[in-house]
Parts: sequence; C-alpha cells; structure tokens
Amino acid sequence: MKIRVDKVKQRMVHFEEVCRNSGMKLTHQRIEIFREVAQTGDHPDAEMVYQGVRKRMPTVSLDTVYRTLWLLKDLGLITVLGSAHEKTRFDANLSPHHHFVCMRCGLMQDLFCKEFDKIKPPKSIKALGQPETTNVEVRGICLECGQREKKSRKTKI
Amino acid sequence: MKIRVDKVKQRMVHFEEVCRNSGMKLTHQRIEIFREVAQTGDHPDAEMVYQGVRKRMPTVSLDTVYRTLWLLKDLGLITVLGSAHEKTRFDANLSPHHHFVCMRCGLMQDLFCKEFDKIKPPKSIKALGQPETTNVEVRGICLECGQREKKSRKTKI
DNA sequence: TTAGGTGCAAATTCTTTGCACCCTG
DNA sequence: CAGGGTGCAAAGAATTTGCACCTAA
Repeated sequence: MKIRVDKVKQRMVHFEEVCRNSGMKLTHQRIEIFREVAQTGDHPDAEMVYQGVRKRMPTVSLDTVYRTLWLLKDLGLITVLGSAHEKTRFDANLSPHHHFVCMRCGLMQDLFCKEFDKIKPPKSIKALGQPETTNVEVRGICLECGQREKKSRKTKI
Repeated sequence: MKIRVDKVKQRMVHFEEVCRNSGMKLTHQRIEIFREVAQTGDHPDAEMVYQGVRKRMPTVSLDTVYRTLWLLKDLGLITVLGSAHEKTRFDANLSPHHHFVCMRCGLMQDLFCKEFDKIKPPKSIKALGQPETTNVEVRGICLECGQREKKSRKTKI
C-alpha cells in the first residue's frame, strides 16, 4: 500500500521541522530512510526499509537504517510495532485479559477490565479476515520507571 | 507474582488432560516446564522459564524449553506475547489506529474504528502506571491464510 | 572546522536445528 | 520395544557495536 504523494510530502515537512528543532543533522540517509517509511503503508521491517532505500541510494548500510529508525522513534516521528529488544513472553492465563505495557522498560502487566472484555470488532473487520480475539493494549510508563524519572530529574538540577 | 496453589493445580490437571487427548507424551520435562509457566504470573520469557525449571531439574536444556513452549502454544495451553518469529516493524502513521494481526502469518493490518478510538483506560490503571495510548488489537486469521486453509482442506480429502 | 553520522565487519542475543541417545506409552 | 522426546553443540536470524573515515552545519 503506497501512501498518497501529498500525504508523504506533508510527513516530510514535519520530519524536517522536527529534525531541525532537535538539533540533529539532516543527512541524505536520514531523509531517504524517513521517506521510505513515510511512503510505505504496510509496516515495513528494517530489511524492507533497507531494500527500498537502497534502490535510490545503493551505498546505505543496514545498520544506518536501524540507527535511524530508532532515532526517528525517539523523536516521535514513527511508531514501532512488535518491540525490538523485548523477548517473547509466555502466559498460562487463558481467561480474557488486557495489558499495560511500559514504553520505557517493556514490563507487561495484566489488566482486568470488564468494559474491555465487552469490546467487539466492527463489521468492517470482515474485509481483513476472520477475527478471534480482541484485546486492548494500554501503553504508558510504569510506576517504577515513573519514579526513576522523578529522581533523575531531581539529581540533574 | 506467584499464582495461587489451587489455581496452579487446576491448570496442571487441564494440561495433563489436553496432553493425553492430543497423544503427545507426558514427559517429566514438559510437566515441569508447564508448571513453571502456570505458577508464574508475570509473563516469563524462555530464559526465565529455563532458569526456574533448572532449579528442580538441573539437566533440562534451553532448547527443550523452547520446543515445549511452542508445543504448549500450539495446543492452546499457553498464549504467547510479543511474537517470536515476527520482526520489528515501523509505521509513520501517527494518527490513532488499531490493528488486525493474523495469528498464522503475522501480517499486521491497520484498522480504523471510531468506536475503538473512544476507549479510555479504567481508573484502576493508576495502580500500574501512567497511561499514554490505548489501542485495540484484534487477532484472527487473515483472508489469505483463510483461503489457503480452505484449499488445503480440499486437497487433503 | 568539527562533532556528529556513516559504512564496514565483527559481535551479541535470541531462537532453531541435526543428530545420537533416552524414556514414555 | 518403537517412536517420539531430549541434550548437546553448532547454525541462523535479527539487531547492535567499535572504529576510522566522512560530511552537514
């Protein structure tokens, strides 16, 4: 799925603005890597981004793609699906439940919520496939990471 | 977080029943690996399961732990969080949206749904951390995998 | 000019596999 | 007793890192 040209341009403008504000250098590589993600609608992985950028810039290296993607994520310019450093985890709790995931440390806690249990996919889901389970993922900062942040703010001043 | 002893026992009974029905062998290793997941409430990863089982059975190997965990997953005895074989994916779409994930091939498609956008975490979330985003993940079988299944069913008969 | 960015290759980390021996059913 | 299951060690795949050279600001 290709993103419409005007939408891509809009994203590029936003990207350049954020880059300049953050003080990071606007290199040719970074521009092309962001463009690749911005114009591809179907959640590319690092390798796909690399291959796409390579067509226009044959000398990029895969590690620059990785470094840039994480940087873009830190700047809030892209989102990351399926967590990099996080390992696969296993759960014997088969009853319906939801999760609270810490965006900083990756801690995943169970969240029981009757409201969430009632959520059903819309009819339009049929266009994508046959649904089986529906669950909610709340992302944020866990108590521990929140505490750590407060402390470091104090000591830094 | 330790799961209550009676709950663990209940899970063990279910496990042994499913094992027998599926025809797989009920080995000492499998029992201890399932027990470890069943009694640990905080989504252990393979390494943590391995270390836990090792205390009781010092000769188990990490690869048996992996093999067994995937087996348990295939039997529906445990669920898997954060996808094993799936790579990290990136997305430049920052507007709120949800996902439909294929449980067979891992394909992740965007799902736009105004109803889902309105969902807010319950107040009880404060006990876990500071929420930032809430999104819904519908899991099921995508159209392509659904088709493939139908075909293979026909040819097998 | 110069500090941050890049490419290369090697290292790490998580997970899987081939094979000979072992144990459940 | 037979065939699946296990442990070992080695392979694979994804991602990260050290270092010397390069380039945007």
